Amino acid sequence: MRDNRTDYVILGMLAIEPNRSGYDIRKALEFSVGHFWSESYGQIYPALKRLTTEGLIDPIKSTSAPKQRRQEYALTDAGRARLQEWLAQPFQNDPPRNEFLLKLFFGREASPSVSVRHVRELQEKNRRMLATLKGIERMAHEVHPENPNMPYWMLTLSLGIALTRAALDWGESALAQLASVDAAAPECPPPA
Amino acid sequence: MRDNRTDYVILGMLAIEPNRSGYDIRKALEFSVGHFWSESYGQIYPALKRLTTEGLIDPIKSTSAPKQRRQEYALTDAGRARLQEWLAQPFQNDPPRNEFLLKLFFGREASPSVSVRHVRELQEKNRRMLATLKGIERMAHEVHPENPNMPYWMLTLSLGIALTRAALDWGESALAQLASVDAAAPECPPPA
DNA sequence: CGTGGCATGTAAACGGTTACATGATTTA
DNA sequence: TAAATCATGTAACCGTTTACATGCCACG
Repeated sequence: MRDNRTDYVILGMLAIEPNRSGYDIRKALEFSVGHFWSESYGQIYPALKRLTTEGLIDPIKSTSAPKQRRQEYALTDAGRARLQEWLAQPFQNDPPRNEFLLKLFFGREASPSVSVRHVRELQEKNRRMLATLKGIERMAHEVHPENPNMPYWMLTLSLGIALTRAALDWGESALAQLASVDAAAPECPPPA
Repeated sequence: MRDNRTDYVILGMLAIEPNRSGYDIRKALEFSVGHFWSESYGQIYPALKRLTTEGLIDPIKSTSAPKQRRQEYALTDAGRARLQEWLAQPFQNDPPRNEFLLKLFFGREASPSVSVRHVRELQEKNRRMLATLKGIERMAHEVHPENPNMPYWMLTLSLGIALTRAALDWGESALAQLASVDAAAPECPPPA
């Protein structure tokens, strides 16, 4: 394991709450870091095997009623140490990939209405996003009142909210801009 | 070619300015959409071959002085049509991958100072980013005064600026938050 | 008893980066 | 002429998603 982030996400999730199965981890991921990270089962299950042979996690017999044949895991001391080591290292920026901006950048090649549609669609998505994030914020305090992770979780949430709000504001002015472009050169076809 | 975005980026760049080589395209990408999209040579050169056999671009003999052995390309009518078709389709959101937020989310597993360092580092990056984007904005009008693509390019820029500013604001308050976490539980070690 | 969700896993395909090889041209 | 940069390309590798296979368990 050099810099495989899947492995670290798993270690992190087991650090927060032990005795999770691969299935649990995937679900928990979706509802916690889902807005800025994702993993598929095809990554998680092989990673669990790998981490086990490296002694960073331990397969345990499920303490809670063994309702189903499912394998739960717990973090070992070595695993926790490894997680902390990774956390202390500088974060890396992943290569940006924003198809919305790409299409907007090439907007002149299509009719202005195409870009308008894309921006409207983005606004729609961001409105939903904002509602979701605010919902999570409201609930989180009720569900995990004393959880020591809360300050960190709230920080990730508040960044999401701030960015979404900024994007929504931008969207409003972008629609105005596009309207004036359209007025200046209505249905302007790209040159052949 | 089903939904390979590399191909469409190339078509788009050739639509904006024809007679570009693979090398040119890569360079142009870096300095235009570089903040929200990237492609490597390992993607571009095979794509140029593929697009040629599909008749979407044409290899041309360099009109300008053939200073070097280099292959330039031009968009065909079919290529332009394909680009427009793609532009009109709804954009897709790429799976989010933000290692900064991931580390912040697990921040409780490390000492508070680790998270503080990460946020400071982010602030630094965003300050540089903001300066860069504003620089581009200032220059763009001088360099391409009458370019019909400008409205679209400026929109992508202004979103970048808005998001960066929002992130910077968040960073300030995040540092304050982290300071109070640190005060409440200084050097709080994660439980063994 | 059948359906739907729980749960684990694997193989293939894909998109992408990295490293490497090669050689031409420009500049110092 | 040496070094830097221009320019094209390929092979290997990596991380990731997708599709598929399998079977258990709970519920109606």
